[in-house]
Amino acid sequence: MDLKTATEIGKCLSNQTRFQIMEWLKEPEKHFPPHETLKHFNDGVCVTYIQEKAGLSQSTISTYLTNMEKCGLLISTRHGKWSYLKRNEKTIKEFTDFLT
Amino acid sequence: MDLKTATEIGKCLSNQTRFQIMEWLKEPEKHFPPHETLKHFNDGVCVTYIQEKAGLSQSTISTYLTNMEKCGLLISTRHGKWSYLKRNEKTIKEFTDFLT
DNA sequence: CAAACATATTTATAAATCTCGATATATCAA
DNA sequence: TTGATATATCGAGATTTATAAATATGTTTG
Repeated sequence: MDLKTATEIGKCLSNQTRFQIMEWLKEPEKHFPPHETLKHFNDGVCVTYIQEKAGLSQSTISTYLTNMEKCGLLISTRHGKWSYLKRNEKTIKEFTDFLT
Repeated sequence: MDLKTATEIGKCLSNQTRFQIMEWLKEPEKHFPPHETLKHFNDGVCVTYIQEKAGLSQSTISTYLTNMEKCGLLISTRHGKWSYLKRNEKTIKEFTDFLT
């Protein structure tokens, strides 16, 4: 992990809503309803569910999630019209290793 | 570790200079000269040395370090007119545990 | 194809942060 | 006590971020 990536991750973690999303996604089944089409959480949770739980606008959450993916905190997978987000444990570990 | 503290730490880690300071303080003897009075690094490094290495103004670095101490990333110890800063490994671990 | 739905991007304004110089405070040394 | 040194705090202008409404893009379904 290089310094620039690490600080980009720091930016994502500098806001309670974004940090909370990282926490929610540790246990998606505990914090989100099952999706209408995909009956599992293998690829995480769709944008709308995260947006509703966070209580911020669609555009704000979309921007958050895009940035969180760009710096490697999240992995995004498309299934039809839905984007699913899950934690990227590999990058998270690289980040904590770098800090430690 | 609560969410608020975690995001305060995130803010400190959202800037390359501040993150770099955390890295430098992993191995003070490798990145800083020995101090004129204290011949060891048990309490870390004085503000001036950090400021000179970072290349930002004294007031900026002082503010950085104060905030980094407030959120628990650093421990500050006074010896006479000098303040020494070192990493607070306990809080760092609580933070990485919280994220993981 | 057209309508409906999910997500992404653009644009704009308010709020927060960055960074510094100036100044204040604290401590040591003569 | 005075002057020098180290650090902290204040005030301000420049830059960045937060957040949303509007709009665009992509996908499914009738």
